[in-house]
Amino acid sequence: MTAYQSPILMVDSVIMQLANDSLQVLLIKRAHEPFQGMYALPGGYIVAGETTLSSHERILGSKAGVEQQLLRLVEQLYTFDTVAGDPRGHGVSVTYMGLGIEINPSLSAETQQPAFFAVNALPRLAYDHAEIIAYAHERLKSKVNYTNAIFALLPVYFTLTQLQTAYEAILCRPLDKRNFRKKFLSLDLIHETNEYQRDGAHRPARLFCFNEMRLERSTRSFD
Amino acid sequence: MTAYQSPILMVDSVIMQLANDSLQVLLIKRAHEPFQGMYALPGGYIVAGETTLSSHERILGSKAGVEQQLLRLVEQLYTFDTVAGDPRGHGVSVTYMGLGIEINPSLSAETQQPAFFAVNALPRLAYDHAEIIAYAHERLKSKVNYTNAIFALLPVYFTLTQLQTAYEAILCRPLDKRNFRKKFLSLDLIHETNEYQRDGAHRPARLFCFNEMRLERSTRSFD
DNA sequence: GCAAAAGTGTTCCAGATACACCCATGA
DNA sequence: TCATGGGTGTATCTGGAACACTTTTGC
Repeated sequence: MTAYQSPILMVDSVIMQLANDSLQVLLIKRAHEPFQGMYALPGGYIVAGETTLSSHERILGSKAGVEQQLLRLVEQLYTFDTVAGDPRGHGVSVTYMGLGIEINPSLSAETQQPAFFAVNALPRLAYDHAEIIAYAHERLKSKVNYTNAIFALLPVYFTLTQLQTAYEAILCRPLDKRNFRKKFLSLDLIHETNEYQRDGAHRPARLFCFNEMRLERSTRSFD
Repeated sequence: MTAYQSPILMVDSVIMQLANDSLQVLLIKRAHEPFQGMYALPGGYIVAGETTLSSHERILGSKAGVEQQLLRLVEQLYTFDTVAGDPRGHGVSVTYMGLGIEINPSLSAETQQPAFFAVNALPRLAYDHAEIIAYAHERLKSKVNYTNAIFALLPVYFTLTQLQTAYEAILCRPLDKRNFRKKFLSLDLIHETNEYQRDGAHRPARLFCFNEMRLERSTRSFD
């Protein structure tokens, strides 16, 4: 079945987590031409026998030292044609978004200097990767509005302030505290625990917990 | 750059239009094994030098005799891995959805008996094509709620009843006439004309027209 | 007692829903 | 005049937006 010569098939990964009250994305520094020394999304070629998803897992491990189990939600984004602007020539890139917490990319010799950057303060990027990140950010913005997707970016037990801060980091705008709590609690996506978080000279905050740690749609939309 | 052996890259097209108050999808009858004689989405292999979109256009023309200019909205859907259930072995299929009106697939010797089927009454399909159609239908259902996408399924001049019938066909549920009109008119996606449609022993219906014949988001969501 | 974050309710407005009759035409 | 689909308005309800003070703790 190799009578057909296909375009080159690649996968690129948009790995995001929250840190310092902002949404961050994992980038690597390219070791080779083209775009040597520039930042880019971790990505690579899909080889025979791999699914796009398993390829994403393998490449993420080898290029950025990120273990799959740290990703709590993985979703395919879009498939980009890379004719224009890609010096390697014609190709097709399947992109995945992965969300998690405390992702610490390893800095071994194998990997390519992986590090997280705030999505609102990205360096200049190779290829059309700035577009891909913008697309992922839009997808996430819309997804947190009608699903519980944000569970993937928060610890298992979290305060309502942490939850609100997470929404604000993703949506890039401030939210009203009272309305946020009233509305989110009415969605039946989380339940309270009897645990409290004590951290400083102020009233302790009650800890909450998601009902499901898998993606589910909420009845009403959030925003 | 052929040091890497990629999975086979394919494109499959979900072409839809309205007919007989129902949403229909274009299928072909497979001429060859595997699944010879079964119905399937028109699709084929992407060859070197093609983008996924240009491949979709070429294949649609050759397998189903559908000219591109009849498609008023084309959108990439999702990229499916076809390891399981595909006797040809491992592959990746990029799927596109195309919407139009009065698409008359040609029945020349080149094409593979293309014909439209109501999405609610599909024959048994080859591969995982039933899933792909269900995915496209869901995408369309959600898209008509927050965009003017339905323009692609209606004539340039249309009555509000036609518009409502189109929504009902896509959403698979009845809508209240007064509320539908009030709400849709408030979205500022269409404007009235001074033309009327006369067709039978009843009051003529005013014709309306979309403001834009390109995809645009509406401020509020429809449903 | 004071600084710091947690927690809490009401008012107002816009949009959603439910619902039934008159209008214009062709036969 | 009658059959057929076109066209219209109101009352009610629910959810969204705006907005400020009290509570609990550590120091």
